[in-house]
Amino acid sequence: MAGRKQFDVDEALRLAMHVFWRWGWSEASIDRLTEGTGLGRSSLYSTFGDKSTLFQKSLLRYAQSYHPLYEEALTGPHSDPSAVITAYLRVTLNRIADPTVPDGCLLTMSAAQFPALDAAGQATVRTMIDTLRAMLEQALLAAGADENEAAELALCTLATNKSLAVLSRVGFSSDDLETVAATASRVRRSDHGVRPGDG
Amino acid sequence: MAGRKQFDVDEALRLAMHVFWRWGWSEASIDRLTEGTGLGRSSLYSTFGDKSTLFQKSLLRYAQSYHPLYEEALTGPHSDPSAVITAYLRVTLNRIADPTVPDGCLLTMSAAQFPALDAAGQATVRTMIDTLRAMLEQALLAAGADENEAAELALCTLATNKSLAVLSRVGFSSDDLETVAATASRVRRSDHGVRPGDG
DNA sequence: CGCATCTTGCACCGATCGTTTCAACATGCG
DNA sequence: CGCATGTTGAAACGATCGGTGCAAGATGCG
Repeated sequence: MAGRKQFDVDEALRLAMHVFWRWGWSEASIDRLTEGTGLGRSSLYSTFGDKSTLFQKSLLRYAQSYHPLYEEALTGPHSDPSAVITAYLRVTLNRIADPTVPDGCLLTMSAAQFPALDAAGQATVRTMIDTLRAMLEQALLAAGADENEAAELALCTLATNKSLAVLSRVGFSSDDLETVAATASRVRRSDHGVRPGDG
Repeated sequence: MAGRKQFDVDEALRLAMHVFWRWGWSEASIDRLTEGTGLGRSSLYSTFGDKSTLFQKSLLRYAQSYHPLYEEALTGPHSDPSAVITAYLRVTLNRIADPTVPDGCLLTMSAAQFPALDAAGQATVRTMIDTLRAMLEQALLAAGADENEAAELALCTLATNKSLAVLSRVGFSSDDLETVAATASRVRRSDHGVRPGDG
C-alpha cells in the first residue's frame, strides 16, 4: 500500500481543481478533496502542501488548461474581430451548458454556497431588470429607436454590472472597470443614432 | 437586559446583509453576524430563524434596497439609451470604489474567500487576456481597423465571459446567456465596418 | 538480506461551525 | 403585586473544519 507514489500528480491536481470549481473555496473541504482526487490526506498534504497552496496550484492549473480550449476553437488567421469574440464566447456558453466541466470563472460562488436563491429571489432579480428595462424603453422611444431592444439592453447592462463586481474582486484596476463600463454604454450606439460624446 | 426588543429589526437585517456581502455566505459565521449586527445569538435566531433563512431575507433586503439607489441616479424622463446605461453603470462603479458599501453583486466570492489570489494568479489572468488581445489585434489589422482597440475589446470580452458565469449560476436561461454573448459580439461592430451576418 | 527512504491509512488534535437549551431578567396586563 | 409573555446572555451540544503524528508497508540500493 505504499512505496512509490500510486497516483499521477498532474491528474490529481486536475481533479482537485475540479473540486474547487464545483464547490468553491470554502465548501471544498479536505474530505471532499480527498474523495474527489482519490488520495489520502497524507498524500494530499505531502504532495501539494496545505489547502491554500493547493488552491493556488489549482488556480494556476485552471488558467493554464483553460485558455488552450479557447485557442483550439480560435485557430488563426483572424480577419473579423466580431467573429473572434463570438467564437470565444461560444466556447464559454458551451462549457456552461455542460454542468460537468468548469465554466468560465472559478471565482463566483458555487450553487452550494447560496442555498437560498429560490423562486422569490429569482423574481426579485427579475424586478431589478424590469425597472431598468422600463427606463430604457422610454429612452429608446424618445430616440426614435426600436423599443423592443430595451429588454436586451437591460439584460446586457445587468450583465456588465455583474462583470464589474467580479473583475473588481479579482483585482482589476478602476481604469479597466471604467473601460468595461464605457464600452457597454456604447453598445449598439450607432444603431439608434447617438454620436460619440453625446449625453 | 431583557423585556422588549432592544434593537430595530430592519436595521439589524441591513447590518446582516452587509456582513453577508462583506464575507460571503460561507465566511459569514454566526459570530461575525452577531458582531456585525450587535445582537446576541438568541435574538438573531428568534428574530430571523437559522442562517439560511437569514440569508434569504438578507438577499431580498439587498435587492430591494439596491435598485432604488439606481433609480435615484436615473431620474426620468429619459431620451438617450446610452445615457441611461452610463448612469446605471456609474452608480455601480462608484459603489465599487467605496469598499464600505455593498457593490453590484452579492453572489461573487469575497476577497476573504480566495486567500491565494496573489501576484502569480494576477499574472495568469493577465496572460489569458493577452492571448485574446493578440488574436483581436490580428483581426482588427486584417479588417483595416485600429488595432489599439484590441486591448479594450479583449478586456470587455473577458468581462462578458465572467458575467455569463455569474448569470448562469444565478439561474438565467441559456437564451438570456445567448443574448448577452451575441450583444457583446456586436460591440462597436459598425466602427470597423463589419456588417451583421458576417463571419 | 539490511537498511534508508518514501508513501499510505488511520487516529487524533484544537478550533470553529451552526444550533439548542436554559436560567435570569424586563415588560404588559390583571 | 402575581403571572404570563417575550428577550437576553452565556454555556454547551454534536458535527465538521484544517492540519499533524505515527506506525505499517512498499520500494531501491548496497
